[in-house]
Amino acid sequence: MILNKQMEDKSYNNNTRVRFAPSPTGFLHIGSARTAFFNWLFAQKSNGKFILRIEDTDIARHQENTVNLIMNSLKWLGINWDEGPDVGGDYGPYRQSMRINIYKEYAQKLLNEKKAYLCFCSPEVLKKKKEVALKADKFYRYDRKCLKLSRKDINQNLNKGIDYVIRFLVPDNKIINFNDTVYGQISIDTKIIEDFIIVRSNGLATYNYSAVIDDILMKITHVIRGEDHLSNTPKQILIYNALNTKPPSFTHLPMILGQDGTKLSKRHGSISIESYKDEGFLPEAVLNYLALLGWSYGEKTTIFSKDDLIKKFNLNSINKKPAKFDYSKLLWLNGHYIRNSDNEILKELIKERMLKNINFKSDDTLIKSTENLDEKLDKIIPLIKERPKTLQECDSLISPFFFKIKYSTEIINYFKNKEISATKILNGAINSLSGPIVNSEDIEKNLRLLSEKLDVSFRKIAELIRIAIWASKVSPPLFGTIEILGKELTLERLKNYKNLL
RNA sequence: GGCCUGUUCGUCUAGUGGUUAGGACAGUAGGUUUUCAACCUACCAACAGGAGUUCGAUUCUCCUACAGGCUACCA
Repeated sequence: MILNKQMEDKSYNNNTRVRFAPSPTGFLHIGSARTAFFNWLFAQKSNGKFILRIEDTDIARHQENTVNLIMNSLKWLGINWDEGPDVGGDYGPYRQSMRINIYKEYAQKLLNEKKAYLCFCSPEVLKKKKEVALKADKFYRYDRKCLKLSRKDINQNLNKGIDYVIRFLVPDNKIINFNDTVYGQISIDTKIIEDFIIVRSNGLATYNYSAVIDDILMKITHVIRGEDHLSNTPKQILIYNALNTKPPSFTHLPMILGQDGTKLSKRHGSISIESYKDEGFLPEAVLNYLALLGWSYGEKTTIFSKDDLIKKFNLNSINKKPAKFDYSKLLWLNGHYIRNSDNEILKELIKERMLKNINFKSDDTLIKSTENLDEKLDKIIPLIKERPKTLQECDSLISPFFFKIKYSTEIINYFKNKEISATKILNGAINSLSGPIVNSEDIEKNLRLLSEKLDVSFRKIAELIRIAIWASKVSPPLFGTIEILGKELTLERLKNYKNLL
């Protein structure tokens, strides 16, 4: 075991270069975030470089603003890159749309070496051939019609201006072997791989080709990506071979699925990192949860800080089984991280959300005093921090301190048919809270006295006061709440509620 | 259709040729408590199925089933 670890540590060296290569078709997907994170962790652990590359070869699908969206989400998670479109680096540019000529150059090289050829077959014709084959339950693969074209035919076609693509010539009768860190030894016979297109008729490279060119030129040593790319790997290895370069090490990560076992998508709930941020998740919790999907350490550890993960993370202990995304475990983890957050940090996060969501100047449901927001939050946060699972829940736990409360009909009628005399208790409470009160201990003492005096259980009294001052059956600890609310506001709410009865 | 990959409690996972198959989340019950949480205790709950190898298989092999991926001028 120890020996293993040492051997493995040897393979880490600071020449390690990994990359995260998202396609900017939308926000940062939770599954992509894990891929990015595992790459990042491996780079940190190896003292290597983490590269961000934008795979925007498909102009039709890519949207410019999503590049920033993705970068912002990565930054929010604390996943920083050593080289990338914004920070540059020695192997740029880091956007495929800016590397078109590079792909062309290498395609020409392959063409010259007869490792690739021009194909003039139209997509319509090919589609038809494919349909026919599939209908007959036959295996389909491109028939290499254009490989047989003579120089003369080719020139004629070119002169006529017929659209063409460049296809990679897949060698016959070869077995591609590679060793995946997670899935082990994989062998594929080239007879099932067709001569795939590497440059489209519009001159742009396709994924399986451009990714390899970039990985070669960017000196990527370890490719860590989703399991959906496992089947693409043999094709890519073919290109490494054709260019006489050594393929990197491959690690494919098991997929993240929705609760029903299908691909994680919008109907399963939030899938973008952005929405987790908005819902009030902490990046630490999200990363911790993501790390637990497909990877584990030892037998009993679940909570990992980022530093822990850098120390303990290990590609060899990634498992093969696809994982279903469990929102409730993430919630639990987030609650854990909120509870254990530093109060100052929590305050800043909460403040940021408050300031973003409300307009203090014009909101007329606001209670006058927000000028000493910091001071108030300093008191409120220790009172509530054990409760919320998200920052969003913090917002609502805190809001009655700052906003006017509204009694629902359920709350107004709550004591209607109960045997206690709400009015009497409220009067008593108003009375006993009107005296000199310093802190929550005094408040509790006075209310316990009231309980004795009226011969009503303390629980009942607390319930009634809670409902009166919070318009809810649930509140932060009552006495602390009253203390922070202040005598004036507390009495006002008690009276208001009494008048509604 | 072809090829690749996978299958341990509901979920994430640990683990082994002989274990009462361990932990965490969720769930249930109880305790604590001014409510809700938090916290503590207990409970619930799994080796997909079938052959084979073996004294013995959850563990090794094969088959089946199911699931996922690839099979695009998407990435």
